[in-house]
Amino acid sequence: MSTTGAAVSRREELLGIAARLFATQGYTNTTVRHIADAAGILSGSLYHHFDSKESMVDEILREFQNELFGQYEAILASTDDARAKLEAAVRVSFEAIDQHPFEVAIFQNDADYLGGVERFGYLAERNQQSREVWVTLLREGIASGALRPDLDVDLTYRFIRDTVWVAVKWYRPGGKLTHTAVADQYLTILLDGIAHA
Amino acid sequence: MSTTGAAVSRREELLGIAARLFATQGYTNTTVRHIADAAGILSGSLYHHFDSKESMVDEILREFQNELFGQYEAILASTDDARAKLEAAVRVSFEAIDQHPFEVAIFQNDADYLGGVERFGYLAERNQQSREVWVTLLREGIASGALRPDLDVDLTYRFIRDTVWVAVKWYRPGGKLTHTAVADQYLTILLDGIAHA
DNA sequence: GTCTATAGCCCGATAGAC
DNA sequence: GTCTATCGGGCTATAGAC
Repeated sequence: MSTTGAAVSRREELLGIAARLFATQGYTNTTVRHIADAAGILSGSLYHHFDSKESMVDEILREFQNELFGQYEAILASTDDARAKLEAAVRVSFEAIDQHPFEVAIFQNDADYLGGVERFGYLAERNQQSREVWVTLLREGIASGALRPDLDVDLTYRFIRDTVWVAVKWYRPGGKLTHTAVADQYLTILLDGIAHA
Repeated sequence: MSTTGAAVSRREELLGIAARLFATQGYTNTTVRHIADAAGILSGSLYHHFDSKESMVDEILREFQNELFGQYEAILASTDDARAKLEAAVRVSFEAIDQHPFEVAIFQNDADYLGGVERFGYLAERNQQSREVWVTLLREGIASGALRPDLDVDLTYRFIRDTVWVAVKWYRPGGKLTHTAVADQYLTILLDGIAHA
């Protein structure tokens, strides 16, 4: 099986193993020996594929964030009405939890720690970008009359952000509850609260 | 100044320093040397006051949880109507974030890890107890007609739990926003969503 | 691409002096 | 109650054989 075959490359396979361990045990709690053990090799052999443990989590987070923010930008640029855009952003987020649960969990649990390391400065930028996406959607919603005019935009932004992403702690891909069903239920609670009466 | 004087005991002082570091840097990322440095002593000296690092976090979490669940039980036992009880539980939770932000943060960030250690088995019990508190309040609310009858109780429980506790990530005691103001705003969003129309 | 072997450092915890 | 000194071990990362 060549490296360009149907199977993912060894590099990606190792990144997948690392992502699972980082997500379930935390970045600092996961040692390179844990990763190597799970891959069936010795820890030193990992350094044939990656510079460092930091490089591994860097690659994992960067790819995921690029994909996610591409989706947010597409929603912002669409011609849907304000409420549809807000709903779409919520649905895209739950979809991300479904399809990339490890990456979301790592970001939720370890972004604070990693943000203190220089090479991960982009995490703070992404955080700010995320705030702009949601605040823009909320302001559009208020301006269009779809959302209550007395909303505290900043508090509501944090409410939505936290509510959506924290679901990664209990949502299990492939379980009885689909990510679209979760999004439906969350939107019902959320919008009957913030939608104009 | 004796150990029974107005000032807190050295033991409590050290626990406070440890709680702050555990909360802001994570339990495993915080070393006994960090704690000792912050206290102005050497790491070995900590073991005059505590058996181990585990004992420190154990004492921190146990005290806090005993206090918090005492408050929940009082609310459950009260004669207020269902909606008032639900509101009271939310307010008590935000008050806990205000008055014990480190303890809440440690529980939120490190309970999963600590739960795997035998002596912290009570954390899982508290988790189950918390679920029972909220589910009871939600069922009472539905039965009394205060809440929408079509609510998914389990999903709504997770929604409330996550929404309330995750605020510890951004709420700052002593800041412009008081914990009662945050509770007001959260209850407005939450109840206009789940209260019967 | 993996293994053998190890460097250099930090970890939690201990024993005994003061 | 704190310090001095240290043990045994786990950590990330490296060098070179195969």
